[in-house]
Amino acid sequence: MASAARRIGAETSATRARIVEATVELIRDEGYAAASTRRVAARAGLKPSLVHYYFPTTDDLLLEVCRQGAADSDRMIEEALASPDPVRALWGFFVDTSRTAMSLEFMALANHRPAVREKMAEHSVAMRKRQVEILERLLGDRMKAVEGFDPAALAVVLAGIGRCIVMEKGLGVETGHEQARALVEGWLDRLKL
Amino acid sequence: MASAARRIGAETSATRARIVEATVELIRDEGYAAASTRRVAARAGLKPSLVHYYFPTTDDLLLEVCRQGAADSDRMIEEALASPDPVRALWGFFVDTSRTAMSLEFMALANHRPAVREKMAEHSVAMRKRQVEILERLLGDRMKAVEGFDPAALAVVLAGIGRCIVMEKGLGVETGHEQARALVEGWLDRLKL
Amino acid sequence: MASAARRIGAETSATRARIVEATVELIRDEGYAAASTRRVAARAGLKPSLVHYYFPTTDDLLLEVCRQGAADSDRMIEEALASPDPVRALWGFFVDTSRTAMSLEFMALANHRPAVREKMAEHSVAMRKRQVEILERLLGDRMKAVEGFDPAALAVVLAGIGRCIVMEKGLGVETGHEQARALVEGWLDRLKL
Amino acid sequence: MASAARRIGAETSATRARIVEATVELIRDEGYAAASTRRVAARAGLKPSLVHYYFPTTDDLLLEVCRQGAADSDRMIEEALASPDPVRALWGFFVDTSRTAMSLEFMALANHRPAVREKMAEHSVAMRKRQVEILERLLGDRMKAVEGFDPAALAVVLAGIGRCIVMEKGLGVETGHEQARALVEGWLDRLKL
DNA sequence: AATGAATGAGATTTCATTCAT
DNA sequence: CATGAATGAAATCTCATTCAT
Repeated sequence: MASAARRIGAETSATRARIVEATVELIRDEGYAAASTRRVAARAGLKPSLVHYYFPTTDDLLLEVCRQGAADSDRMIEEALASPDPVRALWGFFVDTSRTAMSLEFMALANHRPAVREKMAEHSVAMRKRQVEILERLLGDRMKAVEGFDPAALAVVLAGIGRCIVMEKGLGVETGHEQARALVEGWLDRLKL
Repeated sequence: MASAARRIGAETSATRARIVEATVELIRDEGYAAASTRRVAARAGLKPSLVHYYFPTTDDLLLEVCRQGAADSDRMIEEALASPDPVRALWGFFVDTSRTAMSLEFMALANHRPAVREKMAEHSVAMRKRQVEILERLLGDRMKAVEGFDPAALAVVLAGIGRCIVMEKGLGVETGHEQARALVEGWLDRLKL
Repeated sequence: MASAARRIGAETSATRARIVEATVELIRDEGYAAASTRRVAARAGLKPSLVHYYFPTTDDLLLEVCRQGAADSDRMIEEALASPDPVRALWGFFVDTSRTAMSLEFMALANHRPAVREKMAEHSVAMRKRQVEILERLLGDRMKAVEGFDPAALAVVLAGIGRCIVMEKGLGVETGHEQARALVEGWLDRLKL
Repeated sequence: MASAARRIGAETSATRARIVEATVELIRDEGYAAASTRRVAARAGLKPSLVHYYFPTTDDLLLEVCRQGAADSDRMIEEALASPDPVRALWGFFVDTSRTAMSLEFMALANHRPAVREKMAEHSVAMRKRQVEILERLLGDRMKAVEGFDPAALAVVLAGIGRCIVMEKGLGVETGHEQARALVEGWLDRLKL
């Protein structure tokens, strides 16, 4: 709404896309701290000033990456929720290493960038709400009956355990992961009937 | 005879302690990226060079903070596991905001600092093992009977859900937290009998 | 298409040239250790950051100076070898104080900078080869006949004695120089016939 | 004469010797620029302050190393000049890699340290004089007769060619060395008869 | 005889950003 | 649409030296 006037580089531009892509790669490979104007430019094979031409401030760039990441997540979640076994697909989404690692980077980044924090918070809430809404429709009262779960709790539980597994794996730690996965799979089995 | 020239600042030193303390505060308040020589020195009311006198490299400083944080965690976990209701106390440990937020900062930091990563990985494994060991002794077969849980899974589940709640709270997101907490409390109740 | 982002400062730039020139002066006057970003900038009347704009690393700057010095040497040697009395001109080249002093600085520098070492080594070999080649063509068998010399030996001898004289002169030592010069002049006389 | 009051650490001290030795090693291995208080202390397994205790300033330390190096050279030269084939032994001295490399380091250092420069100059003159003196006595007029050489010129020639060979070898360059060595050996053969 | 503490200076490098063209 | 030039700030680290004990 407000930002239309600020963005100088055309919305649709191969160069612009290349910059965003380079930023994503850098964050994925070396962490968000590596996403500096210079490094991004180098990775994209462009001059640093060109990055600033498209994204006047670093916040602008990071927000754009964040926005695209959020859109990707949304798309993946919709796909998951529309699949034959939505709950299991959701679980798959949360233990997807590359995507979740990226999302963790952005959570760390949110600590230092108010703009990113705001975007992340807003998106997290929306995502969670959407999940709860669908889970509610899909599973109804069956949940309580089976496990004492309810849709909201299930959403948090899957996200929490999934992220924990991914985060620790990134650290090289896997103790207890197998058992935790088995436990979750058990729940999913029972929820499916 | 003398091991000489290894660590320059004495282990026991008010100044040294002040530096570590200032670093912890900075990381807690502004994220690990704020832990620069200058900022730490300013916060501790010291000259930047003095920080380097005690901690020749930034890695040295961060590792020391990491080490102390790990020691604190160990102490808290032992306390929890020795309490009248160990499982609930463990859960309390995982949803303790300030401590877990700090631990998440270090996990993010681990991405950029191999030395920190190694320490974190090592400590995570040890911590998890210790928890599983105690949970096993405390709960025995009761677990399987009640919930299909087993000690290792329980340790991962509590850590994952706890961290998720703390992380999201830091972001200002609380959707579903109440329900998730209730769910966990329900498990803990049943495990206690 | 564009090779992009490699060298940031344009090849042709008054500022760039000024930086290189200032560096050469500093090294000539105070030794290579004086060639720090700050000093160079001060000498060139520029801000330190600008030096890093044109030469991202100190190696880049020193290599450029080294490269220009090598090019100068090449030019001078070609001139010498094309002169009416090439061998004597070559000898003149080796006892040219300012140039040889500079070259000695770079040899010292080569000890600490692999990049410089490589460049120096490469250039030394090429220079020596070129000299030998020309001396061979110019003097042919006359050498052996006269002195037991051969082109390669002559090149080393002239370089060695020349550098020794320049180096010691820089130290304020001149003992034996006159006699050594006379000896070399004698050789050159006999080689000329 | 003057310096007695300045030196605080005892002249005869294992620690003092260890410091000097560590400095020599550092210069030999990494160049004179590596000979900082800290590095020396680390190499010697001592605390930095102890280095300053024995050598109040860096100049004091470097001068001491320079002095010992000069004394070593003197001893070696005397040995050479007293040997059955003094001229050839002298030549051996000049192409001795480790010693000459060290001496070249000190010549580079002399550019930055007036105190070292003075000492080096003084010692160079004395050394050259001594060589000339002995060569004169040993070879007398035979020199002129044979090669047009004279003792002073011979001293410079051997030093220059020897140092050139060592310096270039340090750079990885050896083009023409063999021929130059053969040439010198030829001279030495003829001087011996 | 030795050492811990402290400090000011400076080296190297990276960064985000601005501006003029 | 794009870029070269420039800059101030800051991060990390090393150094020589002083001082009090």
